[in-house]
Amino acid sequence: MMAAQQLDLVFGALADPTRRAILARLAEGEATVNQLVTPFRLSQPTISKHLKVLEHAGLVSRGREAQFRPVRLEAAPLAAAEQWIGEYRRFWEASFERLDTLVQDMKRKENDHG
Amino acid sequence: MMAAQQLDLVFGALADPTRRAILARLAEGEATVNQLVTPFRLSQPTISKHLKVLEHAGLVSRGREAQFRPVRLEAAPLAAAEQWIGEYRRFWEASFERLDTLVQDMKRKENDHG
DNA sequence: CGTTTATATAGCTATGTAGAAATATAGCGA
DNA sequence: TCGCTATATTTCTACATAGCTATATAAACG
Repeated sequence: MMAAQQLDLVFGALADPTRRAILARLAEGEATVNQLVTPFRLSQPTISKHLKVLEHAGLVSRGREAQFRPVRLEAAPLAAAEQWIGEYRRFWEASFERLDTLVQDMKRKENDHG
Repeated sequence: MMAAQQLDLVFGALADPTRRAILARLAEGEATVNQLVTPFRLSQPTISKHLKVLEHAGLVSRGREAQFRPVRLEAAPLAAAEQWIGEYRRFWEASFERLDTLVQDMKRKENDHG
């Protein structure tokens, strides 16, 4: 099992929309810091700080090519996060079933009254 | 799709080990606030504050029975969080494949040298 | 009623974080 | 070497959060 502290870092990193957007961008491939800066109206240091948080959580890794430090997605920690959440699947599936039942009931009543 | 802000709240709530432990406890069934306090060496107000965070994220709901405010797990937001993470599954599966390949390579070399 | 029990709120401290601007570092290219 | 580009670091402000103690509310109980 992943250390609890690692989950703290991963979920903490995912709690920010800018960082989630950075990961989404990286899903399309490696990017330089400036490529990550442009779409957001945020300063370069701010993006660098977000990258440090992501790196600390193990969600990105950095290369080194001349004066560029390309950023790559590292998805492995997401597997652990998904696994943690997955332990609760039966609960939300149960509630969706209840929702289904409710919807069916409503439809049936509609027909009864139609 | 879930609003981005909702994901902020859910991932933010999951980023704390006390809150994850509270959810784990609630997976075994409804609990009162004091029942949630005892296993943690934290004060009751501290737990109440964590419960407020969880409630704000939609991960728990509160009942009202006499002077008790029983806490129930609400797993639905976890489905959205899992779905968000699930978009990246192909990336971690890819890296596990690479790991597999690596392990197989190592085993093969071991045999070559044994 | 007053007392006890369960929970919430207020107020505080310490720490963390998101953002900015300014500056430093590092590599490339003329 | 000089200057340009890419990125990191520093320093600041504003705000959020985890924890505490003390106190307030609210319902049950005697």
